Amino acid sequence: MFTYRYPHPAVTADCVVFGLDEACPPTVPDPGSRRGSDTDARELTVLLIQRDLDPYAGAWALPGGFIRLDEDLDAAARRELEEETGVRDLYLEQLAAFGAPDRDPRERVITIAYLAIVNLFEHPVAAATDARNAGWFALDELPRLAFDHELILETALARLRSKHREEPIAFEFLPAKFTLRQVQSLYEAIQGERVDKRNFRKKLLATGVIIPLDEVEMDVAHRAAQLHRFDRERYEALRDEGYRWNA
Amino acid sequence: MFTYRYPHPAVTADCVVFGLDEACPPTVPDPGSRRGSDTDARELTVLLIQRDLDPYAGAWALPGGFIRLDEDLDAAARRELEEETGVRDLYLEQLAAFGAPDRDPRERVITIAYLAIVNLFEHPVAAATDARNAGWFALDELPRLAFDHELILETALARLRSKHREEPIAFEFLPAKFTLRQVQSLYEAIQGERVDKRNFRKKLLATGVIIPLDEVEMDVAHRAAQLHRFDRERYEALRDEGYRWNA
DNA sequence: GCAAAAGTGTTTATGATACACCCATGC
DNA sequence: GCATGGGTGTATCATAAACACTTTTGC
Repeated sequence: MFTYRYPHPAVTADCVVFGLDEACPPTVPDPGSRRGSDTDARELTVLLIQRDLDPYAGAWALPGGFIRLDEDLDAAARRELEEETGVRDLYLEQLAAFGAPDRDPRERVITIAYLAIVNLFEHPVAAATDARNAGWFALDELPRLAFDHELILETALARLRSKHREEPIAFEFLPAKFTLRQVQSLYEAIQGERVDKRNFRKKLLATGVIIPLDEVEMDVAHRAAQLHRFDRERYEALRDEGYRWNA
Repeated sequence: MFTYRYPHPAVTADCVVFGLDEACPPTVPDPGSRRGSDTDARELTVLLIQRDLDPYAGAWALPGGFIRLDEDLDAAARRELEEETGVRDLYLEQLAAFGAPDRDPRERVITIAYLAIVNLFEHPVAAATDARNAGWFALDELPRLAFDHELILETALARLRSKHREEPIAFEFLPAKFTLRQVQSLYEAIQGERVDKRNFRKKLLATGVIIPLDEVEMDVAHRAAQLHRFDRERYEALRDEGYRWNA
């Protein structure tokens, strides 16, 4: 038992983990798969877990849990995420604290929410997740969520969109070598609107941080696209000189 | 005494309150004041309190304190701010949670930090603050701060600048009726660089949300400037249609 | 040869920047 | 009348937007 002179709230770290579905237009062979790829509309997805225990037993919720007293907030977020879903090594940034007094029926619980992005191309094992009771949901097919997790998720989505306009966060979703088409589909998935291919490519290449490689994608049923990489060092150098990414 | 089955951290809400110095080029008479106003360089300032108690007794710190168990996070921030400084009725938004395990020597303390802006034109009484031990500091004349409050302050300043580029947050510092010169000085104070007067005014008026009034400022020792107001409703309507403020 | 997606340029419109002088007022 | 800040316009440049066809590859 732990005793204090003043009342203390419980504090959790919860994660809103975004991924992309249709995650396998592979840069490595993938024989036998029969993706029609007639449409390349990718979709943002979110990682949820199904709760075992009350409150909200059986309901879906954001992965997360109580922080330990000797642990940093983001370490707690990563630890809980891995324990509950098996997902690790991903982009993670703090989103906001949620602390309405009655948001948990058990006791006062303050949640530090994190926004995370998992690269399902390079961690395909994560796509399934280790956990029986975890799953990916498209944003327009979400189940009802426990606690105020719908509010947290909406906040995370708004932040993802806003952040995406100001920083090249899109590449967190993509493999190290990607096609411009993938970038464009991702932009369209995040912003929810289509863009002109020629203008998009022109602007992207004009930044100078997207480097064309002497390689093309493999095993596609049509002309193979050239691969590119994101030059993060160069981007950060430019940014520190005052350059502003704008998508 | 309060007892729990698992350890709980303490949680505080602390505020980084920004203001503007040289706060009295008045829209109402101010006889007897002898402001040279030879320069109109305004400066961002921050509201700090001097701690009575250990740890860090005597050091300056951000105003704030422990949240109550039945109180919303932002309500706690407002309450503590008013208790400690007398400042109320101000713009307030959540900044981030700070929770390094050893940031407070007493026990594990997680701080939900808030970014606040006080309008010293319309709440001039707040300029002094009710509290003996509170004071405004220019950003380049800060004392050493308690805990990790320097980190929090830096984070707040970065957020203020970034937010200022994306939303018309500047008007939180200004009175309902302001001159374009005031807006420009404020922009320069926040962004730390000078801008061209003609281009600035052109762009500001082109937004359609800055409305010229049939009034001029009073009691200035030179030609009086026209007053304007910010049409917040119109701004919000435009924004909801997809318009993006950009400073 | 056909289906599917890759790749490519020009024109136009819009917004950003650079730049200097006269005006109104208080003293 | 002079000092102080208020107020104004145009030309240039850079970026964004609109727009459609040819090429490559696998089947």
